[in-house]
Amino acid sequence: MSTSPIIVWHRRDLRLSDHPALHAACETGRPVIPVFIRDEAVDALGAAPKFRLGLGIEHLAKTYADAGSALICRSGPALDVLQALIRETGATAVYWSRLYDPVSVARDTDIKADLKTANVDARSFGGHLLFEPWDVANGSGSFYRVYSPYWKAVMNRDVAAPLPRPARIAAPESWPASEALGDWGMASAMRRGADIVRQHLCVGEDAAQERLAQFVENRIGAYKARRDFPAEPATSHLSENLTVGEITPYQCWHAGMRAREEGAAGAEHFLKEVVWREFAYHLMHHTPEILTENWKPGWDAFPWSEDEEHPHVLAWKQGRTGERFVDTAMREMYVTGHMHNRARMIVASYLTKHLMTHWKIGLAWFEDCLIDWDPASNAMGWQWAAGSGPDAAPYFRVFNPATQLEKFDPMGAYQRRWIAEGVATPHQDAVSYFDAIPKSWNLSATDRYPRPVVALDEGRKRALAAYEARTF
DNA sequence: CCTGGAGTTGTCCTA
DNA sequence: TTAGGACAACTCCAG
Repeated sequence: MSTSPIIVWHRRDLRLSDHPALHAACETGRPVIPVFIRDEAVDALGAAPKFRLGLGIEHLAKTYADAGSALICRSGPALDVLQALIRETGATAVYWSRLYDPVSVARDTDIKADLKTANVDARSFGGHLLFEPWDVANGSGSFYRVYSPYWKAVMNRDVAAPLPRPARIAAPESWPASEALGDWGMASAMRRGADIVRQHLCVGEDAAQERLAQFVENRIGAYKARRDFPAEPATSHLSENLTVGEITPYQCWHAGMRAREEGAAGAEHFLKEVVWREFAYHLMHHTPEILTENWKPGWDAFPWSEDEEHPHVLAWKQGRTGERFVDTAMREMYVTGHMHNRARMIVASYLTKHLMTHWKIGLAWFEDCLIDWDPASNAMGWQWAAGSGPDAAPYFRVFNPATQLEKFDPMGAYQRRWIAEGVATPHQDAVSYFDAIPKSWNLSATDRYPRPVVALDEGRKRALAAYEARTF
């Protein structure tokens, strides 16, 4: 019986509880060597996601230390690092949690093959998703392209109960060397904004569990009714933790199910949102081109602007379009790394329709700014808003940001929190925006609030006319 | 193979 | 002031 160490390779699973790979490793009783590898994929992350990942790794390292273990941090191509660790420690197994984006899949497939060739027991486990993307199929044996039937297909499935945190994580006789996480510069691309964004974050699995508990205790009942009002603390904000795996969809699912059984009115909607994330992964697995190409190829002919330097694009990024809902939301994202779901739809509709700008430009900016960035959800959301995606909004559904503001921010609380210009005593968060943005933007809270860069009716008409004139 | 209902999130105009 | 219908046509999906 082997007593050699098992390497547990962490990626976007920064937790000890409900972790099938770690659980399986600990069950063997063999020494466990947890490792995080800063490889090309990590270096390629956007500024905010990379910053957030760094905070999560730091926290995970503390959690392991508290448990009498240690997280080993190394840089380099993942296979090289794993092979080096195997040589140094005598490990004969590497366990990890599966990822589903095409870059990770290609890397992990190669690594698994190479390790197996070297007689290393390389195993991937679930944990990131409730339903493996290939385990959900419609009556024709194909993947789902529409959400509602997908939901119907999975809503009554048994979902495994979350696994406990391992009672004991056996340490190796000696620990391999670890790099200092502080040397990795995970926050460097954030420049001025890091300290400000940090104040709005909720890092680590214990904090995530507490967040879920609070949501179920206080908010889930009113979730359906209140979730569309961005000024209200109605949503769970768990996307931040889900994307780095500080909490699992299993834990969310079972908490939501318990609330539903206890009669919480909004619980089913919460469960549906958890499953939207699953659906995004389902789509990304079956059609990975959703990340980079129009999912409906006919949209290739649509006359979107791809000029990233256009003044309208800059105004959109800066929250200076003159449309208060759009500007409010863009600033919320810059300062907190988060944007309310309804606001995401509105800023995306505005960019792709009123400003006739390609969704790829918006997708890339979100990828740089969102603390809860997720490859599958981001791509699905942008293509949905643009009209080019699966299950997309009908072309005539063009959000009017002014109407939306009246409907969903009737008291003006959302915009007051984020817009300082023209306000005698602006909200602290509205002022902090100007401390977070690059100085090169040359913006000040005492500037005049801008006029709309496009008239809403003209922008709408132009987008609809472009669609009418389509050749696809 | 055919049939028919349905499709996350809206807006605008008219009566 | 407000409620209802138009706004396209198509694909998806289950039966």
